[in-house]
Amino acid sequence: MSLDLRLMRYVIAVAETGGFQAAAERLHIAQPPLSRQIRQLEGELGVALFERRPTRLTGAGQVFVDAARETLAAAERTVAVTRRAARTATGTLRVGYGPTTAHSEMPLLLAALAEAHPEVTVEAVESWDPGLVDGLRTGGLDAALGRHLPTPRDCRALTLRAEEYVAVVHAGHRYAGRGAVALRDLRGETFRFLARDLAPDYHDAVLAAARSTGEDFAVWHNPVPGLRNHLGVLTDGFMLLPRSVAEHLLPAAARLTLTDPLPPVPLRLVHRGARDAPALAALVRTARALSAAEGWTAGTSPDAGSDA
Amino acid sequence: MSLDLRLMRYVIAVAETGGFQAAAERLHIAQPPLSRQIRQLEGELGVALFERRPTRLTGAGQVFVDAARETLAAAERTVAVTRRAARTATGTLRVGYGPTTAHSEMPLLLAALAEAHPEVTVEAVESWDPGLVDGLRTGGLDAALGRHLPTPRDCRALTLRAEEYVAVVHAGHRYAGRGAVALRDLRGETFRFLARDLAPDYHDAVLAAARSTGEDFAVWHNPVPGLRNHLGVLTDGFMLLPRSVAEHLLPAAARLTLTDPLPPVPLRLVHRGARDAPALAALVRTARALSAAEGWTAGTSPDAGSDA
DNA sequence: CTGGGCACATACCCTGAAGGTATGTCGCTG
DNA sequence: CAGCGACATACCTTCAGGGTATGTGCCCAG
Repeated sequence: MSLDLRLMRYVIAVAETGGFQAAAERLHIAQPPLSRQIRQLEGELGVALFERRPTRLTGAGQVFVDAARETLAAAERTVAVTRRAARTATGTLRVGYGPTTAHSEMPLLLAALAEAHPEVTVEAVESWDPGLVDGLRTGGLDAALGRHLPTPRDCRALTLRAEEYVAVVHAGHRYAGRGAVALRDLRGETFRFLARDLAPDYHDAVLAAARSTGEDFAVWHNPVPGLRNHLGVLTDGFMLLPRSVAEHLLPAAARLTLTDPLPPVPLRLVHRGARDAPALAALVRTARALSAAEGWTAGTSPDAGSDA
Repeated sequence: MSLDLRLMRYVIAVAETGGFQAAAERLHIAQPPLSRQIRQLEGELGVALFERRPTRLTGAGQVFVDAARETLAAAERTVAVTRRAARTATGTLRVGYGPTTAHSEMPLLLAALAEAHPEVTVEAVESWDPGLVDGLRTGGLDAALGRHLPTPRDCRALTLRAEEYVAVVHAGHRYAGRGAVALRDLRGETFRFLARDLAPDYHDAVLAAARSTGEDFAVWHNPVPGLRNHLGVLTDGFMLLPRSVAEHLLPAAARLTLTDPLPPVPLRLVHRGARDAPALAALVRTARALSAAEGWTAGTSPDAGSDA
């Protein structure tokens, strides 16, 4: 049996693009070899994966595609965990971080780690939340820093900070002079938000918090990626941001303290088990110390799944 | 990245055989290409998987091997579930069965199915329990018939029969004339049993049943595979077998009813969910009817995980 | 109904990666 | 320290996978 990862990618490409021609382009090969490979595979399996003219997945083809996706994921995991195993043996860490921490908490954490453990080398990787979660799951990352970052299976989490939301409006907004508002005052205004898929858990948590006051909002999701691009769009309407993010990244805008009692935004360090990984253990210890030194949390309860 | 299933198999072979030479033989290739391939892979990964002279897995190599095994399993699953999907669309079933059912229950079941549902085609596969379980898990089998057969995830089970054990001894044995014994009467005699890995659940269940009487036995595990080979070895000592198995397969030996109250041996039909698979549903219905008609069970409770 | 274009199939060629053979070198052992 | 076993190196060979040219069936416009 010569079933191969390459063939799986081919079938998936055809299924996703809906045609052999388009798939061949995506795969950077010509169409005839692609057709031939898939025909050959169908022959070996004794199963038709596609109907042709027009191109459509058969039932068995759908089953194949699902299973093949899992196989490819397992293959990626294989290289990721192997690289990670090699890294941790040499005291190198890969740490991911969300864009909102890039100019504040993440550099502080790296500086504190360099001071306390100069022997640890860190490779820092910026990514939106799904990328961070994926890295943690597959082993591409040893740890990740993010707000409302979920904790994948086999990982542990440590809350470094818990802060309040502020409403942020343009300096020319009618409320800009006020120091505080209630969410109900913002009724009817456009709630400007990141695209959900950049940070689904954060998105849902903020929206749930806002709606817990009983108000509902017309949410405008920014179709343009990039955090700075998003923050630059605040000419009308409002945003809800953790206070430190607003201070760091939107200093010119007006910050309005919320009178509504919203649950705070957790900043979490999510990391893989630190067994046999002294570098990772050092990072976690440093993060905990930093959190206490900065007074970010009331020195209280780490979350479920934390390392006690 | 050109990481490939073939390379994973290579690494696993070297890890398992403990050397490049031996691995090359097992893979039916020469040693130099194997060494080169693995060297190349290590280069692409940037990680040493083996120490050479002598050959030993590194830590990262061990991690790679584990992940690669999962990947290969996923790949096998891919072809198995695809084939199964194609089959079930055409009304063909693959049914596995254990050697002890080959001359009794399995043919009865197939005959009953052919009578009730001539449109269903069945491909029957004989295998020991781990093979049956694997087939069910990966999709290679739609159903399997066996004694003390465990129920893999996503499968359902139906108990067709529950029968008592008998002690079986050679016709010349000092107890051969007796109709019944207690297990304690057999103390000191060799308990002859199949190798555990042919049917781990069955093995453990029988042993647990025997030991539940308080007696312990010196268990002799047959190193030779094959059920007939095993049964032929009964010149001294004793075996514990389900009564029907003893009657069918060791008619010349003496069967001794046990006076100890042992839990009965279940004969189960384990099968995948029958959603969208009328042929499989037909098999299950036929099996249930057969079980009732033969009076194998008291018409009572199917097990947990059964289809009600 | 018909002609044209799009998309997949067929035919044939070509390149490179994987495998083979011959031989070198390291390291263990007696 | 000599000999052998096991992995590395060098070089050759083969064929699977990819490319180009072209055929063919299906759909749609007019």
